[in-house]
Amino acid sequence: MRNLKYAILGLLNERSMTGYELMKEFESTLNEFWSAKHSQIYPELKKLCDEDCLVYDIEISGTSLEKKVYTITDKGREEFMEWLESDTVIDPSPKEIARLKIFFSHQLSGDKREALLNDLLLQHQSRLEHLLNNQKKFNHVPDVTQAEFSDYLVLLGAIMREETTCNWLKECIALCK
Amino acid sequence: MRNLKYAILGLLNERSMTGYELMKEFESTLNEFWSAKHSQIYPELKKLCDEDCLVYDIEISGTSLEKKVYTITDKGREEFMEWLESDTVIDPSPKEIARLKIFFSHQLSGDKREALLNDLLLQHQSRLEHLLNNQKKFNHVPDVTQAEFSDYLVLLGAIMREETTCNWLKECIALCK
DNA sequence: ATTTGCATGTAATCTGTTACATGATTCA
DNA sequence: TGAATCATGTAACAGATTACATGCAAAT
Repeated sequence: MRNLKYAILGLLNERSMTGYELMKEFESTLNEFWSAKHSQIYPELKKLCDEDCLVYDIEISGTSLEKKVYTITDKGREEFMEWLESDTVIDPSPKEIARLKIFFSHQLSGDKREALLNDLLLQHQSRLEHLLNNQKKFNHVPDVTQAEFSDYLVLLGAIMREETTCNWLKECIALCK
Repeated sequence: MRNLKYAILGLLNERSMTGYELMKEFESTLNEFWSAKHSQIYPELKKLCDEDCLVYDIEISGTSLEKKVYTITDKGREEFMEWLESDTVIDPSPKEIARLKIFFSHQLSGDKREALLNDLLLQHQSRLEHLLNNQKKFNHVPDVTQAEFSDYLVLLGAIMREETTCNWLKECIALCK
């Protein structure tokens, strides 16, 4: 499926970046729906250059530190747009260890089941708070044509997802009583 | 992490089954939070036998078709309970191609962006209907001590998740107008 | 001076999917 | 008798993580 390829092309279609900067994007902005470690990014960048989807310039930081700044090519842009416009089949439900444990939770004592649910709830509440903090950075809904508008949409989706997970866990705790 | 190991042990801790039956469980009941193909299940069963977590009896169907019915051992049960009772760190947000596309959707024309969102909404609505159908099989909330109660909890979680995804996509469509 | 962050890469391993491969049973 | 389902396995490949490995730059 080469999804990492398209994630990288999409990011570089907005601005040229180094592998390190791409990594930071995956750690921050894209974190709620995609991720990639540097050990996966660097080989993929190499491959994309071989495929003529990217080119790079070397910049020097300080006296000798080399940075490779990657830029998307016409071919890369074409392939990216083709992917973006192609039909999308929604992903199968993701694997979640937490739900797997809840599925087996009748094999736990009542106390331990409750402890599991409470612990999961705390973790999701903390994640939700973090997302709500990010949302504060948007003072208003960005204009529909801006890249920030898309950022806003996916952040909203992440917030709604976490809220629902919290509500579900609360409902589970209530039903167990 | 060996999560497939524990998913299999958990299922076999409820009743002895063949690899084929386990596969069917992953396709049906567990489908909303875990999955595994037969090509992954059979080697894992072999490994779990080597580790003395499982044993199997051969049953004959008809005149010659051999079925291996796997049963959990004390060691398997111990390791499963240890896993079930251990601390659970919630999974990082799952990768979703659909959200990745929405993140880049400002690079599409207004029409194509709307088409993307509408298409995704239809697919999630269809998945939601399917889940609501499954819920109908529960005439009432099962007793808290029964295995069916845990089934009910995870089904409820899946329903709430799909409902929220649908609501989010509707909100995205509304904001684009 | 030392630590943290910037910056790039490879190797080994694990997890999971698709394809290859075979054969029996059941139902229409 | 043919198709769908039951039943079990392996091989090749793709995707992703952890660990290995190196070195510069900036801040304390």
